Amino acid sequence: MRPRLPATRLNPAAAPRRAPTARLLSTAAPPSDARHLQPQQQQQLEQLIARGDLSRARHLFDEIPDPDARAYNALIRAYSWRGPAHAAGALALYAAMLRDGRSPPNKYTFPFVLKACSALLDLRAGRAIHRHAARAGLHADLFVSTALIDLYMKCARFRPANAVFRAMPARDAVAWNAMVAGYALHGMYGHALECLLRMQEGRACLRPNASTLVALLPLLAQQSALRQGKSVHAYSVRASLHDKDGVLVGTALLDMYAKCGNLLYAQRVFEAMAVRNDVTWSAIIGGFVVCGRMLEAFILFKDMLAQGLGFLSPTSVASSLRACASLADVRIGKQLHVLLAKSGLQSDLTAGNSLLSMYAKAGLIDEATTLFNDMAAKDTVSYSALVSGYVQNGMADAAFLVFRKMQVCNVEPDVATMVSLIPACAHLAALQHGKCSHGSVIVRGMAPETSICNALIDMYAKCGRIAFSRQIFDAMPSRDIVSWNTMIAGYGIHGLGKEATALFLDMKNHACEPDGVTFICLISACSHSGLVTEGKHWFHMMAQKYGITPRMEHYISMVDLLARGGFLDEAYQFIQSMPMKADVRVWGALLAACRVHKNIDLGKQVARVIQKLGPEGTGNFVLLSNIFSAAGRFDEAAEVRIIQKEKGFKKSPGCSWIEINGSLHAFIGGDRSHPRSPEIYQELHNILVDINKLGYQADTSFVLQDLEEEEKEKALLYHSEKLAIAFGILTLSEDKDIFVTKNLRVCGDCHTVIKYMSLVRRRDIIVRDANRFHHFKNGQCSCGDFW
DNA sequence: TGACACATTC
Repeated sequence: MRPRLPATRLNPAAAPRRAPTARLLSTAAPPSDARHLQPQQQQQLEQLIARGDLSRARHLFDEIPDPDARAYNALIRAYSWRGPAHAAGALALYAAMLRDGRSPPNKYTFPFVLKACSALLDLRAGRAIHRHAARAGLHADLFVSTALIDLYMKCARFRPANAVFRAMPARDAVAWNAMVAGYALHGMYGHALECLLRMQEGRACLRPNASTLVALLPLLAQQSALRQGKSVHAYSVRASLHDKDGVLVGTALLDMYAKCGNLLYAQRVFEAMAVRNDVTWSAIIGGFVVCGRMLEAFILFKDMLAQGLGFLSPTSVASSLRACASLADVRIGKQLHVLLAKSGLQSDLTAGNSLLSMYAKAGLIDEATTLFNDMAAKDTVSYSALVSGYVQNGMADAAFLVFRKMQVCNVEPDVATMVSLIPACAHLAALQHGKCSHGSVIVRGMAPETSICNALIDMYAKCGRIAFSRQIFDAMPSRDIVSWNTMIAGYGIHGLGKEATALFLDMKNHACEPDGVTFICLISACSHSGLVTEGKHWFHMMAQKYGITPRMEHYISMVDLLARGGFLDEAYQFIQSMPMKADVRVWGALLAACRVHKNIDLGKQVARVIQKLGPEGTGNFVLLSNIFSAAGRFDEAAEVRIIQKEKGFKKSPGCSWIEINGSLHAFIGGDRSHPRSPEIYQELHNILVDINKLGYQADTSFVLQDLEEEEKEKALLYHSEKLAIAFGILTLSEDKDIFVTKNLRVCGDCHTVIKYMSLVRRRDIIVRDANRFHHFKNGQCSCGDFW
């Protein structure tokens, strides 16, 4: 019950001189049907709303003992204009209005509550309100119908939207615009254009106005339809169409130009605008970021700040943070963090997410985690940013934990989440996790998405199921260049060079032009299959026939191809003939081959070059030290390891893992932490006895340290891949393949022993090392001993 | 009474 009515309303005679107007009105109308507020209360309410002081307006409203429809409408309207954050308030007020029952919603109520439903994408509430409006006989009202169309279109319910549109007795430009904008929102180019033409024809005969263009331009931007965009621009000039001060049309135009890659025009429109607001600034800064011109984006951002903080918005900061992430400039990123904190924008979800993503991409994963934990509200983007951060920083298991947490917290993953998560399965070669992710992708209807399929192709290839990869590739509704490249690379790591080549040749049947990456994948596929002649052929064709200038990555692949194939001198010559200075990675490829082919002399020579260049990363230090060890020069090997330590490069310890019934078991060399270690070591010992009988001898040149021969043999025997395989032999039934993943390249002695293991234990053993797959069967390996 | 431009995760 509401508080008692003031005495003046019920008893006019009691206070005749104090509020004559109010008394007159309240006595003139019976309180049950046509009730009115005291005019000053209504006026005060509207003033507070106009000032944007919603909380005081609400307070005042709650004080009103007997609010009428006008008061309800004013507040509902104010809430519905404040976006999703306040839309729920509008719906709650509408519900109160219905409960109250004394002032039923009228034709001024419905458009605003429907707008609130649109903001929340609340289709259920929207349908209910549609029924209420129909009961009140107002569903064909111009404003109500337009709001209904807007709601149904935003929720992608095209049929009901069309039904409402057709049932309208008369339509104005706003109604037509709702249709155009709805189709534009969902990227339905054809439908939007058809609507646009129909509104100008025949009986309707309405000219597009500024709002039509503002709805249409983002669609053209999304389609990169520069030509149509230009003609819209021309039309707006010819028809001198612009909104009040030209901000909306101007902003939409410059955004369209930027997204179509025409920054010059975007800048011209920006310069010519008489009035700019925060959205305008965001659009121009974002435009430079989208076109990859990060430094200029920063300059614009500074220009904006130079005019005060008035234009600063979460959106412009978000774009700038993306620029920081892409330039890997944490210093500026941290400055932006401070700016956000100072200006009170840090609580904004978009800004917070950008900040989180910037830290994650920069590898500052602890900062990202802290920020994530401190965020008051988290959405799908927040979780996805963290998942992707963990995966990019090699913390695949942590990424799965975040994904689990996401599900516990009822946050729905989207395409971006899954595209980040699936590579984590690939990284761990966790087939069960991968299949699970594949399942959830199907359930959520994301399976036809190109980016999802690309991730799945890569995942199945890296988990050893190249046939699954191909199935997904063949079933894709549409493929992009990444799909082709991923599939070719998948064949490559499986040593299926012929299949890779066949797929490459098939590209032109599907009107798909190879790019630089295609050739990297193709040449390295040839390299893994020992197809040296073919690889050389494609390298030459790349420049001659396809006009692609080789990059450093192509030279790396070529050196790898030649050297791995045993043509070490030719590889050396090839490096000498390069038009650019070979970097460490090129020499590293040659060094790795020197080790495989045991060419100590050339190895030493290459090692000197690498030392001069400064061996970046861990790989070359390890190789260098291995070369010296293999030559018996342990002092020098030790020296390299000391330098490596001094420079702060940690050699990641060799680690192998195997997935049994969906759980991962990881081993490092000499590891005894596994609960079944005694059995594992016993099994390894038994295997050693068996294979010694077949003539196996440990190749101790693969041991790094200067140990006694017998010690070396032990060090070799307990390499992580051998432990993982022995565990697999013990736990998996005989019909199952043993699938082991190693973070580094498999060592030569292990390679020999695993061949023997496949023979004496009659098991198919698949090892995925850092470079490729090895399928061991009947004492043979699919890599043909070149890896 | 009504529409409408910018942005974060891949």
